[in-house]
Amino acid sequence: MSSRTSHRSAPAHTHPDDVAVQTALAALADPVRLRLVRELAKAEDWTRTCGSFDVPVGKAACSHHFAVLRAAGLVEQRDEGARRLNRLRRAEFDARFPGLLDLVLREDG
Amino acid sequence: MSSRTSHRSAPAHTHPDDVAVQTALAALADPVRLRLVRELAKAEDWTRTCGSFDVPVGKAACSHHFAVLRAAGLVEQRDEGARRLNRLRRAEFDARFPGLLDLVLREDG
DNA sequence: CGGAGTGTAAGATCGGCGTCGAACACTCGC
DNA sequence: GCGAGTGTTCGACGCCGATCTTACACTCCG
Repeated sequence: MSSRTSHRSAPAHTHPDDVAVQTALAALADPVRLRLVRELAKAEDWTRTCGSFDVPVGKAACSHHFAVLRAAGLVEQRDEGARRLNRLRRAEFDARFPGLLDLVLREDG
Repeated sequence: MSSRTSHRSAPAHTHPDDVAVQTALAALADPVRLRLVRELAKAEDWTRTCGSFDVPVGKAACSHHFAVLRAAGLVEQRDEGARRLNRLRRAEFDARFPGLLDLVLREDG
């Protein structure tokens, strides 16, 4: 058999090119998601797991927020063993919405 | 007394500089408001009245949306006689959130 | 195998926002 | 002054989204 590590269904991703502006704006308009994106931006790619973020919500809500970010083309997720690693889609998202990511990241440092 | 045309209380404006990113994003994340902003962008300053927009909502809701846009520093309003004229705060808003307005206006032409 | 860790899914709740209808305020023109 | 036109305010309603709790699935490790 494929000796790959995961039998889990890979999460459904949406490419930024297929995302409407409204969706992108709505995704970033939430305080929790904004924190996730900003914190994710400071980290190396594929280093942060879903539960490693300092947000004032339970893990279920956090999982939900990552699903929204995924659907907005903002993050990419990859399964590695029991953990699900994340990566901010900087270049792709910026190509689709030039300046938007810079804008939300530059705010408040 | 002051012989000015209006006894009406001038609407309270918020300068883009005093607006949080979240507020700006949330303001633009609504479909109706997005239409208002886009349509307003195509028009000359101080030419469009609140009720002259082709949006699928009643005038009460429309008035509400303009209040939100005002609070987000996106539009400026001025009373002229019985009508309330609008203007998109292009330069000021773009100075505060570089590229954001261009982004939402470039979409869909 | 069995337990610990991690993430998702389902169901329920709750608050907020968008909407409407009606009432009110103001301006203009007759 | 009176009516028409324009816009805001208020109360109520409905819906969507954010959250929690619980239960389940999967992986790693002892």
